[in-house]
Amino acid sequence: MKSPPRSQHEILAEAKPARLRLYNTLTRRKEGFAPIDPNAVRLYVCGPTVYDFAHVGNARPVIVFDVLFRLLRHVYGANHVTYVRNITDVDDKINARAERDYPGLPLNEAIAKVTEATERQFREDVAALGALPPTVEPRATQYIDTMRVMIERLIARGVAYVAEDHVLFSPSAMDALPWAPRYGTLAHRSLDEMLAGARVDVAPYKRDPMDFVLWKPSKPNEPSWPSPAGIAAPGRPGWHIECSAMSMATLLEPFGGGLSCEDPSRNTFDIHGGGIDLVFPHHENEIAQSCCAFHSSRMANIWMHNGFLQVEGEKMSKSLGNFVTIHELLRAAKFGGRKWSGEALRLAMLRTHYRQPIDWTVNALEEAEATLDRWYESVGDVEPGSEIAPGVLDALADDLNTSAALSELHRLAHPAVMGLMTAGPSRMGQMPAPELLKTSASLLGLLRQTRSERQALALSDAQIDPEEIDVIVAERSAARAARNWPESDRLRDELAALGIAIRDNKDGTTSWEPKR
RNA sequence: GGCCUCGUGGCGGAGUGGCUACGCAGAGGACUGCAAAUCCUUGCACCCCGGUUCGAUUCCGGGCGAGGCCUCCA
Repeated sequence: MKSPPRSQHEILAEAKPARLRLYNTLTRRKEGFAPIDPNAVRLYVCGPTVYDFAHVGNARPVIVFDVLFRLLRHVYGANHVTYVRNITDVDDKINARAERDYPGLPLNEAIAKVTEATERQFREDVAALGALPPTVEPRATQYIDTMRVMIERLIARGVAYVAEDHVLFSPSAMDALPWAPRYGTLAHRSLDEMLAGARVDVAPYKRDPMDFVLWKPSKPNEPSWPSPAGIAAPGRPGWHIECSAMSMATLLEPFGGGLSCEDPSRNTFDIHGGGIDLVFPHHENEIAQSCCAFHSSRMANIWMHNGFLQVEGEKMSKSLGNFVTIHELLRAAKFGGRKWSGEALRLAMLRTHYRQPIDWTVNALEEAEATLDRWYESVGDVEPGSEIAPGVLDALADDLNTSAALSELHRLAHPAVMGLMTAGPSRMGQMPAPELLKTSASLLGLLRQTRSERQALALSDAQIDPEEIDVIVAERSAARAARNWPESDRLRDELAALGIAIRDNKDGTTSWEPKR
């Protein structure tokens, strides 16, 4: 009955070679994606700074790049993709948080409490969103030595300097390094333009307003590490250097590049991602640091940025009181009077193309849960197979067009298609429709449970006792058999009040399930 | 002030130089004791003004409007 298993490469080749096209912020165009080494595709995404609960805005890159990770694994093989998402655990916001929450504790202990708790919560949240764990999750504090060596090299190369125990990177000095890209390449701005637009007070120790901090001194109680050569006082790294160091250590060194390698061709990885707000200055500065330190003209070939998120039409901020954390969404009935599944949040996010701005609304979650109900009903408890519907693959291969991919899933889930295809293979695919839907959806990280699991979860969330429901349903069936309509309707209302929807046909009640 | 993105039907949201997105909601029908669920059918669009074109929602220019970045931020 089942077609023999085929390799992902075979499937892809048959389904017209869906060459992966990705929008590159560097060139502002969609480009065909060609990995440097198809056996080692390398992706880096800026992860959280662990000082507070992750909010729905943080969920967007997690979900978007998880879909990319799944797609890359599908195309190049699960063992041929390295996805790095860092955890920034040294940052002034963390220090402030630690002082506020644990006033009695020594700062270092307080910081450890904050970062450990936040990181644990983050892992729980992203797991609930159905995100695969990244291949590597480096923590910044594990790479301080690397950062220091990098900084010393940047000083030696003349693009960084020491001033008042700080080390500053000097973008204008990059011109002296023939291989280095022009500063502003990613943001598409010239230094002059940036200067003209700058409206910040410039720290007195900066030679130039555009210079940014690589290293700064720590007060006695603040976290500190030995400083780069030339600075006696201990200090801590600036923000931008962390990602340069971690991406180098995880995506260049293990593949033959890195600090000790002067071969420029080995010091580029494939894709770097993050939120669009990171384009400048964070990613621009990463490029400057990495290219100058590792003798490369390109830190990453493709730069991908997800659009921003608003909440019910407004910018999310604590002052507006519309701050939505993933944690609350999944566990508290704070939004729309109920708990939501991480899967619904994922689906609601994927309705919109990742580069578009997105408006997060409760209504979108309601629609997403309803859609998931219908899809789960279609797939039942089937196991996923190996075949992805060509339309879904094509859509995702075109710069992660998740909207179009979801449209294909709707098509697959259509009863007519379901009916046709359960009879056997059809032109829409080799596998029966439920399996095809399930497997295709899994590329988007959707429909990972079985229908039974989803229902059991809904019952336990709503604290419903199935046996109690069965009794009422039986009573109602008896009333209907006796043509006692008032009693029958009363019992139906009673069930509705318990959060149960029933399904009838002319022969009686066929099923019941928790209302969503 | 500088840089950038966006403007599609009641709502959400893809896409395209000439033909259906898709989903939700709405309307009509089937089914039902009545409903719900489900199925069938169906109405509704491309911000404004110019230009290019046989033809533009799609390309170009201008306008208006919304949003983002330049400062911590996904």
